[in-house]
Amino acid sequence: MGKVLTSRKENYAQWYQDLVLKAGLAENSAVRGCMVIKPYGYAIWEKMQAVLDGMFKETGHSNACFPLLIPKSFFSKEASHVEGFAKECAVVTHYRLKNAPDGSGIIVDETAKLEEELIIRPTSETIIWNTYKGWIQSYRDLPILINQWANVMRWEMRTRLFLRTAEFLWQEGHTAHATAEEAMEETARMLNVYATFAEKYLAIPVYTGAKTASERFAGAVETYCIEALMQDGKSLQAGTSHFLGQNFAKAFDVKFTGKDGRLDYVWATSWGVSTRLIGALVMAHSDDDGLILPPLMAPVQVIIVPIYKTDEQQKQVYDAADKICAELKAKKIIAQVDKRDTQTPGWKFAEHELKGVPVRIAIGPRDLENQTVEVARRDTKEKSIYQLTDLALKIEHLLDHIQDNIYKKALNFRDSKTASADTYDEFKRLLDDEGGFILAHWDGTAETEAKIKDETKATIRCIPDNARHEEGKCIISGKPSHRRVLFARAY
RNA sequence: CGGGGUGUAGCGUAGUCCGGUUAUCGCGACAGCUUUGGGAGCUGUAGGCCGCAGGUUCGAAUCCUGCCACCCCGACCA
Repeated sequence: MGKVLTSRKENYAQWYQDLVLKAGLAENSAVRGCMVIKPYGYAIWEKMQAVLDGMFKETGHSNACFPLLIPKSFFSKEASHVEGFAKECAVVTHYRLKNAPDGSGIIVDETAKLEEELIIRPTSETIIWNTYKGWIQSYRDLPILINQWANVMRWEMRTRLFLRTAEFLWQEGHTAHATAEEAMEETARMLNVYATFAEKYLAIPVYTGAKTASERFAGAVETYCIEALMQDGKSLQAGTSHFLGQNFAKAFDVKFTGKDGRLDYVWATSWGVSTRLIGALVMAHSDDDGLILPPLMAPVQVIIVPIYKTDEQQKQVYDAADKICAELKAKKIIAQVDKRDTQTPGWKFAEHELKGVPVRIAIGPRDLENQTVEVARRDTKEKSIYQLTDLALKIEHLLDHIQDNIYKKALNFRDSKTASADTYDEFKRLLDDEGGFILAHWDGTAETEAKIKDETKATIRCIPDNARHEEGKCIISGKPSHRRVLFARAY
């Protein structure tokens, strides 16, 4: 079998790069830092969107769409927000092109300069809160629970397909509430939606928790996150949910009259996940032969490969394959018969493995005689012979089992790569020898956090939600600490 | 944005140091025949602004300058 991927062991970053390209998920475009998401990659994104959108609706949210362009003045109203994003904003300054007088091509028409420059949204808090101002007068107008599916742009210096691109697709929820408690509940609720989505659908176990001040979203009072472990032992922030307090309400002067007749600023949240989740999905599960997709995220769940020699056999095998396909579809299983007569079965096997199709059914003349099919699962590479009786039902169960198995494998890996360190030496040893997550005591200061980051490249991924109260001493300063925080090297 | 690396056919590459007819090889593509239960075999064919733009030279993939893109390491970040 021809090897098309660099092995993970040889070069993990190269393996990831190869896989994204070879599996047809995405490729680089003519524009620096911007990728083309190809049909197969976009199909995965659509599956993510469909599930998440359902969960957002289920929790009372509606979709809307706000402008791509944001007046520069809006952006600067929230001080820490502008500070956080200013360095990576693309700016629109003109609105017309013209032919160069010397015929050298097309140039910007300097006479068409915008009075106020516009920035391409890196996130939409400002334009949305400017809008909400007009929508909110009374507590009766609250809460506002809105999500938008959009593209955003952050002018990143260093990009990687899906993990960090200058333009990316995401959803951003923006909610407005009458009380801090309600907004905090919303923040927690949506973090929980993300955690559930990651574990149930992406089959990726996540740690949830609060970010430290230095890792907080620009403009947030508190940022919560889900952190997932990749196979190389590095952590990936897979989703964030922010309690914005009254920061944006104050910046955009959004007040409401309460039941008691008092005027107060509105409380806010925002939360988002992006196409980065596709990168997480790839790096969490896949192997040296290609993608391993959990069935719930697979654009094709079952691929049926017919095998035949003669025309007569082809007809019989196709008939049988079509029948199986129809039975699977009747159970809402996404199945396809690969009828390309330009490729050999072996070629198709390798191709579908590369693309991570969870289950392959091979059917040939031998199977027709025996009333069987060969069933191969992508996650374990196991092959077995199944009787045709109740095949669709058995495949349905198999898909459930695969989904479960992929999650358990990732969970075992994550747990085996989560360790505790009580001294800085042990911390550094674990980080270099094992990678993964390290739970350690921290004195709560930004200085200690920065020192550890400078010396080891590890950052505090979060202060875990479920952290037990535990007396200890900071591994750096020796000062008292009441609970362990989660460290890792991260993407 | 700093340091390092790479750019030759759809993909992977030889050639670059030391300039010299027609740019190497493999995969892939296309055609035909034989094949089809793990990326099939044989024969033949097509496919190149050697990243882009200048320059040096009788002559540039090769030397020089500038630019662009990608990869790795840093700083920054979902």
